[in-house]
Amino acid sequence: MTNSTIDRILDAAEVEFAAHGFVETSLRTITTKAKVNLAAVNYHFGSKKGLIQAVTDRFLGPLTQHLQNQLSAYEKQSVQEPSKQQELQALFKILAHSCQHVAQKNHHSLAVFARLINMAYSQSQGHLRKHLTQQYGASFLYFMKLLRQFMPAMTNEQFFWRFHYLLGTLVFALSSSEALVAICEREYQESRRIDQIMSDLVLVLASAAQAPMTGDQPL
Amino acid sequence: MTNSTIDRILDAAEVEFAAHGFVETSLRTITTKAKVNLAAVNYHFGSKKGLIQAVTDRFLGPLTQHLQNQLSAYEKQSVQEPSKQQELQALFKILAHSCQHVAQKNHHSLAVFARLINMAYSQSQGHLRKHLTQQYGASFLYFMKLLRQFMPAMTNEQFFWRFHYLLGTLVFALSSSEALVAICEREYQESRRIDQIMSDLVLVLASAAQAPMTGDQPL
DNA sequence: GTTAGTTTTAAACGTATGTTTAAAACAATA
DNA sequence: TATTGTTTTAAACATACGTTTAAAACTAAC
Repeated sequence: MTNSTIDRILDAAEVEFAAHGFVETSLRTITTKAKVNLAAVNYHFGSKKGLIQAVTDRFLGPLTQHLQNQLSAYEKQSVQEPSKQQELQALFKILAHSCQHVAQKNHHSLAVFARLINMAYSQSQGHLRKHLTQQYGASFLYFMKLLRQFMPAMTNEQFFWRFHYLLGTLVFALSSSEALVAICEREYQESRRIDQIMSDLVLVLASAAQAPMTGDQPL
Repeated sequence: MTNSTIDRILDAAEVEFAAHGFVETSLRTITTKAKVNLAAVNYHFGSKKGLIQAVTDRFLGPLTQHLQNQLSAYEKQSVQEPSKQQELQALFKILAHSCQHVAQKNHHSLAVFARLINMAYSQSQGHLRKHLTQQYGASFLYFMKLLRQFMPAMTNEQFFWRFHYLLGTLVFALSSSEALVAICEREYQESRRIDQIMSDLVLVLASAAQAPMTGDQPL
């Protein structure tokens, strides 16, 4: 049966979570928009936490799988002397592609995903981050490993920080993309599509990754 | 009288907001940690929203003032043919310095500030963003104006997006700095101070700002 | 010392939330 | 059709929250 109770809940939750965040969204608004009884969430997902997890799993599962496939295909392919800039761009392009590919059917899921990562990190005592790294850490470690190759001059610690700066750029851009698109349209009477944002981001990330290193001396 | 009720509330709120976010932090935990009666928040700040605003104003006021001073001093100083990289680094260094200067006495306020910006943007229906831009927008527009000079090849729209990518890098790094520092210490047995993070960020931002532009063709 | 204004306190209020319950409706099977 | 298991429903539950209230404690001026 298409559009079952479970799917309707997931769809509605995705939209509301993306628009108002997890804590600010009540189960009652979700179940109302999904035209489903309030108790359905607890019946099918156990709890609100379970629903949040289900929403993100529905997105992260396919994403990591697609990412892993693309990365291994990239690794297998033979390239003759490409520039570091090209390599980095290719890697980030794969990441962006994977995000877009999975978000194709449901546009909100990308924002939800980004918001989740955002929350997982900016909340210092987050079990969320643990769950994410436990469940999907392998794919991102794979990505980090490939990325690491093109940033060999750094120590592990330096790379760790640099990587998270890049992650932050991506996450913030995606999780606030809705707001930014709205502002931009109002300000410049020009709309920008998500794939334009993505292709722009790829260049920014590649350049940021190649930024010089400080001698770690204080400012 | 030092450490008055108001100050104790602000201090406690700052710590709790930084650690657990605004919605997740209750007035009861704040007033308990501040060793103050529950009703004190509503008496002195009117409401929880008023408290949040007070916490951020205490930080943003001095920050924007310091930023504005430094920027106008920078603008007045004569420089002979500096590189674009140097100019950009100088600008971002001023921004980082201003943040640090204000956060010197209270280390949590920087995280609170970053988290606030983060929330203001990633929450698409945020009155928060409106309040921030109304109150402190001038200083940041000043910063944007100076930054714009060194990114002349872009259209206004392109600059808008590029600017917000950079903002995202900074905001994410700061708002998740506590979590990242903790992870890094556990992982690499090496601690990193906030000024190291800042000086590293300056280089990343300067490089990201100079990233090439796409022809706006889709991915 | 009395008074007027301010601050603090303990208690209660109203509301919104996530969750549970138990009966009802439904679906599938024999 | 009778029976079993699953899903849906309406109602209630328990709790946590921001806020309000009214009395008490405190402070300062006269």
